[in-house]
Amino acid sequence: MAVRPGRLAKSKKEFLKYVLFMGLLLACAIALLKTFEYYYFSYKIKTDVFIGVVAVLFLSIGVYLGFKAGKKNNYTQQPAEPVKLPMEMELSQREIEVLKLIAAGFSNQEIADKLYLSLNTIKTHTNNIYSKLGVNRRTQAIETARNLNLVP
Amino acid sequence: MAVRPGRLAKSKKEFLKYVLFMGLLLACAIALLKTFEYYYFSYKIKTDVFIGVVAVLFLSIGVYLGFKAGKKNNYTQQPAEPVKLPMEMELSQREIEVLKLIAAGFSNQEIADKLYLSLNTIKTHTNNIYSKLGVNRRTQAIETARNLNLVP
DNA sequence: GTAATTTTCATACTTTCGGGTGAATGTTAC
DNA sequence: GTAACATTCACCCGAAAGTATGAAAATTAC
Repeated sequence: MAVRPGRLAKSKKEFLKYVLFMGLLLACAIALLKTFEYYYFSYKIKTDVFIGVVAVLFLSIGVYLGFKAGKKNNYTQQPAEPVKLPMEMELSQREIEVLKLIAAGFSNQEIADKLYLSLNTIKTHTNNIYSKLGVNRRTQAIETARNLNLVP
Repeated sequence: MAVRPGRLAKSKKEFLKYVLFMGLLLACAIALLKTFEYYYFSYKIKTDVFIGVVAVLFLSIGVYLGFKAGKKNNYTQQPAEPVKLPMEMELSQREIEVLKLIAAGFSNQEIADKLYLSLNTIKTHTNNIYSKLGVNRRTQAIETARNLNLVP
């Protein structure tokens, strides 16, 4: 039942479960309400009491829902897909070297200095890395490389 | 200055204030209720409508309170690990949220879209994160955050 | 030696980031 | 009420990163 803020649910199955649960809860609430309404008209319960019960009931529901929504964690980030080497594109020696330095947080210029190469060369390597990994940003490359165990 | 878990058990004085506030809120709600009740009897509003208004009103109050309460304890709930914190600079709720999205490989614009915020706001957050972590690039922030177990 | 690949470097251009400053609002602590 | 902080948003500017295309050495494989 871990509902995420980004989307409403992780999967269709979970979403269905969520909707079903909410529907059931609503149904219960309405049933309770109607029951009370019945007693209200049948036994002349005091209006104050009736309204109070309704108020408390919905206040409780609201607190419950709101609490859950607020607590709902900020684990919003990743698609969290169990990736498995989707491409046969293997990285070359140099590319792996550069990739590790990228993951270590170095800039292209720093990598160039470290490897005694031109900045343009590093840019070429990084772009080739991105192409092979199917990404277009270095942060994505880090994530993908981690999932593929290319970097620690 | 992360989330102060103490709202419910900080000090007696504060607790009293809290109770007082809640009492006042309840009083307001009841006053509103009574007003409605008056109109109810005076103008013969349909019972269903009346009950509906009451329900929605208290549901809203409940959701608001519950959401606030739920968000509060977000911080304390998970790790319970007294890991090293190298600097007293703690990241705020929002900053941690942004940091996780950064580590997941999203661009600032994508993060802004995801959180329904302005790009400028995200930039402010990211710069604050870098300052607090003592870095000056997002890739470095990812590395540092991972070492501090701020992100998986 | 030729072909394929890797590695290297270049230019040009666009987009994104990072850094600085300022500011309005809302919440919380005291 | 005041102080401190969190959150939001804006503008500017320069640096870094990303995109595209081309091409010259070096390496390896046949």
